[in-house]
Amino acid sequence: MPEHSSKTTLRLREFLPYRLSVLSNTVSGRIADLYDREFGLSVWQWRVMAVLGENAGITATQISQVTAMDKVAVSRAVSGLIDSGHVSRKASPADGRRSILSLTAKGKGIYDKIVPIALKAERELIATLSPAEQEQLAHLMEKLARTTEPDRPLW
Amino acid sequence: MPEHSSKTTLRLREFLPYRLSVLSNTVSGRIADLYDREFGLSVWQWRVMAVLGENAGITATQISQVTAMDKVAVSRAVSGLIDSGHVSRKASPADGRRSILSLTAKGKGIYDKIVPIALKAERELIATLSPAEQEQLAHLMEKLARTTEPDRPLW
DNA sequence: CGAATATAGTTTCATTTGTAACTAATGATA
DNA sequence: TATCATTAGTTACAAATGAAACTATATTCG
Repeated sequence: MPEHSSKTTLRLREFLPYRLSVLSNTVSGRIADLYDREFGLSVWQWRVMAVLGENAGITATQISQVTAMDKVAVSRAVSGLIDSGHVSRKASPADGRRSILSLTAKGKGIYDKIVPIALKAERELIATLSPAEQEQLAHLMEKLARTTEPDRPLW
Repeated sequence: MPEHSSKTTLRLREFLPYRLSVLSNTVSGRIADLYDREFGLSVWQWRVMAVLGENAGITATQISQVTAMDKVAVSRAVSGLIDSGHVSRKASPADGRRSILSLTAKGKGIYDKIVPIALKAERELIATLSPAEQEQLAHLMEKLARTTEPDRPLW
């Protein structure tokens, strides 16, 4: 039985922030390769598309809130996506500062292709976990996420 | 009871790679602040110091393997740490290409100060998890890490 | 209404990061 | 031993990122 005592030495390999960072980087790296190689999309561009795929007609600021990207990153991703014809922008009739963003037909086509690929990658990542462990993982991630950003808008 | 069926739609907020990335970034961001504000260290410099604190007298390549940093990042971090007097370098007698790296007295002093701070931050991060959940987390992280990098040296 | 303030989004500039090329030393082999 | 190939680490250049300043529109409040 492990004693319930606090650690006093630090082993990098067991240090949660480090492990999270390494894991996240390898996972994101793989997925980024996937999007990039087949579709020429950056991770951020893909995130924007993912949000627009779920929610057509939202604004850059809303995307920023949902994706935890800062507004500069959203702006850059969107402008790239407009250049490549995946996203269209029209002015908001209600507020001239805002743009209403949507996937174009082309963008929707790619979205529909990527979604199953992304889901498959996710399934492969967690394939070695038992169903119970998969639920644990989801639960723990949610708890940790709540701990780290209690003020995040959930819309 | 949840059906055991594969998802066919993608919700970004439930997509593991995305969640991992956001969580890792917020956690790392906070810790980076900590190191930076009080000690002027970047995350990578701190990682190098952490490894040297555990293992004096190793080489840059070994650090690179242990920390999952690429060699350029290690090189940059080390050169910064040498400039700031936290790390010392001497040529390897066995192999002229290698450098033997160690913490200086100053570096060791800072290391000893940071370790408890880092451990405290880690404890706070997982404070909302029950002991059982904390063990689950460690277990799951390890399993996922093994899945993503089966060829990683563990020394 | 009109000045002051706030918000949406973009642009600019400095810093960081990644990739590739490079130098220096070692190891392998003909 | 002379050549070729590897390895350790650094440097140089290009691309990505973040912070701050900026433009344009909306909102607030006297």
